[in-house]
Amino acid sequence: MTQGSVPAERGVREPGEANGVTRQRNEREILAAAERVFARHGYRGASLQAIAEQAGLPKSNVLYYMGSKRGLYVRLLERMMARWNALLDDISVEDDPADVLEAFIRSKMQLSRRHPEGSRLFAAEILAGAPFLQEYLRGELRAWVQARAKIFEQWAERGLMDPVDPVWLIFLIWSATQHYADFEAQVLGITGRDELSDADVEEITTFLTRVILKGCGVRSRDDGSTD
Amino acid sequence: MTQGSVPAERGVREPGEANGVTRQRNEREILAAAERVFARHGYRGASLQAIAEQAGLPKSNVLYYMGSKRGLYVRLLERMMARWNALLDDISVEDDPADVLEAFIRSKMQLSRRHPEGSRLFAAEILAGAPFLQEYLRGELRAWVQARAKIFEQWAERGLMDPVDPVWLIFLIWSATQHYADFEAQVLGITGRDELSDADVEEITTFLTRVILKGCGVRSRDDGSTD
DNA sequence: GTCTATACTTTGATAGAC
DNA sequence: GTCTATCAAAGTATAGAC
Repeated sequence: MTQGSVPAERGVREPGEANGVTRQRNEREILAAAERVFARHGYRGASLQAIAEQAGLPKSNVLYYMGSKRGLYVRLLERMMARWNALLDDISVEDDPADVLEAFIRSKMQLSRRHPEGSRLFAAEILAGAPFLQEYLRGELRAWVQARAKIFEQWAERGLMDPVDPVWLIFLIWSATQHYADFEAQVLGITGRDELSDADVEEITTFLTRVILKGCGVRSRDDGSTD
Repeated sequence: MTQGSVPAERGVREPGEANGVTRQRNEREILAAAERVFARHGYRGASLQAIAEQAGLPKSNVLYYMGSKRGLYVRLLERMMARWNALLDDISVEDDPADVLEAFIRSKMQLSRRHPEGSRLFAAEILAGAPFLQEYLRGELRAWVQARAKIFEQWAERGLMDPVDPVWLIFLIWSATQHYADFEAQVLGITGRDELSDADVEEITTFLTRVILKGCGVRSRDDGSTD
């Protein structure tokens, strides 16, 4: 009221009024709500109405903050790919196969555990034929898989594991770990649980690590050193 | 024209005109088109418009034949569950674990191979929180899993396989096999293929069988008898 | 900066012409 | 039996009040 006649330009924060903090909070709410809705119903099945309701905002606020439905969706996909890339650290032939594969399974499992909505969002995108992710799959991700595959093959040549097809092995690990996020409704229905506890997830991780490592002829450190 | 004045009632076939055969063909076309569209975009994301276009029929014909979008979707889900149930034959403790697990992996793989759209339809339903399949999951399917789990445990007690959690094992097999239908777009993008050949599928089946059986300490007949 | 009102398109579904 | 015309509701997006 006593600020004079200086017009508020965009970005200018007025004292006592909602400044950047409101925007940040609203954006966070919208992104979280949108991730849930897109994960459940896919790109086409999701409505801005449903997203706005879940975020506790009027419908047009979603568009005000995010520009368009398409832009919002792309932003969420990119956020998930960034999380994914964060754990795609490089490995070398000199590393221990048991260590690497266990870390691989564990980190992938934790990603699905921490971001189940993002995991399902990704799954829905792939189910739809990956219209927004074609490039990423055929480029970046393909190169990453080929690099790892090469190392698995070299391990096999050195007799550190069986000569299994490394690409099928990567797909096996991906599918087995994603399953608990993407098919959560099925897992809970069949096991009769309300949710998977941390202990459940730990148990599953151990199970998968043991079966897959043993199945590929990799002697895990635990088994090897405590015998 | 010379048939007299008898009005054509429903079900009555007039000579030379489209009789049941047209209906059958149209229904088949609609079901196939709908399976594709629902698989890609989920229940909400699918539009009757898109289904009609893929079936080569006007939009209202879809409703004429199928009654409602909901009814069409449920019918497709039930058809897929019927295919699924068809290969859920009973097993006994007396059976050979290697035989049973291999047949399990192989038949599940073939189901995904023969009905990829149905497999993705199912996946989309689960992603959406299984609104139409809750009952089936918590009832029929849960009972089936528990029965198999019991047998796996008895095999473990008899020393025929490692004492792994049988439910996690079933989920592992499901996820690993479903992956090639549900995540087809990812698999093709990463491998740089246009499609998976029969030979590819056979190779993957062999890979999964070897790794999972070995991983669970089941000695496969091949390995056992030819050593 | 935020929300209400509204423009315009597409949706599932129905009525009625042929 | 099949298709065109149409409905009310819901979709994305924008304009403008506050």
